[in-house]
Amino acid sequence: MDAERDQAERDEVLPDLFWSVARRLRGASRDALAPWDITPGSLRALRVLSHHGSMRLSELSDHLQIAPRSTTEVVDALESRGLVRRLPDPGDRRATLAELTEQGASVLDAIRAARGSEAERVFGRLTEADRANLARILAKLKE
Amino acid sequence: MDAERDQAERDEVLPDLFWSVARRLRGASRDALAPWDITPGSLRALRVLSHHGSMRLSELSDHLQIAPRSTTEVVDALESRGLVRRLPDPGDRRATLAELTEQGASVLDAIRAARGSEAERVFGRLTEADRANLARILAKLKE
DNA sequence: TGATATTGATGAGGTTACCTCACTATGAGG
DNA sequence: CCTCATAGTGAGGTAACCTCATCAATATCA
Repeated sequence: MDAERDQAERDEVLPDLFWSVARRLRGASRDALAPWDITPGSLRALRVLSHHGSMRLSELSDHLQIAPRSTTEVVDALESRGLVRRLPDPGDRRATLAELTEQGASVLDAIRAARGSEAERVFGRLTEADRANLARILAKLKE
Repeated sequence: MDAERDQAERDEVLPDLFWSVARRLRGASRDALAPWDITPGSLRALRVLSHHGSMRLSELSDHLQIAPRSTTEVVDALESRGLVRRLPDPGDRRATLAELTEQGASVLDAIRAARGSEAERVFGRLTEADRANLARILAKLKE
């Protein structure tokens, strides 16, 4: 019965722990990104574009798991900073492609190279084994 | 050298995974809490009050790790729903205590009892061992 | 024992990162 | 060609935070 109560308590505590770490992670990432004036969400978009190449905004929405309208805003922000450009989709005149600019690619590289960054600062305190473990468990949670 | 690249990649991917799970967790918790019309943040406040007893708003801020001004809003929301009441601090007339009402306590119990809830739905897919592991790792990250 | 600084809560107003809904232009299928 | 679906975006909204200014009450110490 104690084991049952312990499990119930851990279930209650897990989300708390998770959010606590999320808060810290958000802070770390904001700090790391500050010099480039880029938000975490925009960075995610840059990385998707870098990894998968140019794509329609709708496709980018799917990758970022946000509403299409919100993707418009993310791309607006990146375009105004010259990190991404919009191109007409040659195959469908309704659609717009988002493409990383040269500047976008080099800013992304710079961010990646900055090793005092997000992942380093927050996840760096874990052992290699724990990092692998965490990645595995999170992947399961993500389904 | 491949191991090095693998690690760099995992470091890049970990935050992504983390946010992906955070998004899912936020959704699950919103759904689970909807019947009670309570936000995740408010629930956290209820739990702090239940666990530690009545306290000043400033003290509650510390527990929730949000600005004092934001705590005022959380308590406003809970008070308007009759789940918390404000009392003058007998020892310091500047201060206000937040106290769980009977209704607040019973709503909290109801939420806790709802086993199709947040933790269950999201973390339930993990094995017991993985849950313990995750809790341990998150605790480390929290520092 | 005042004068001064500090503290607890809150009003006013801002920000961020999302959202939905309605609209336009374009494309696809009967 | 007529209808319906789809891609992007304008308009406007929301949740959960924030800072700064203010006011009352308390603490400090010359």
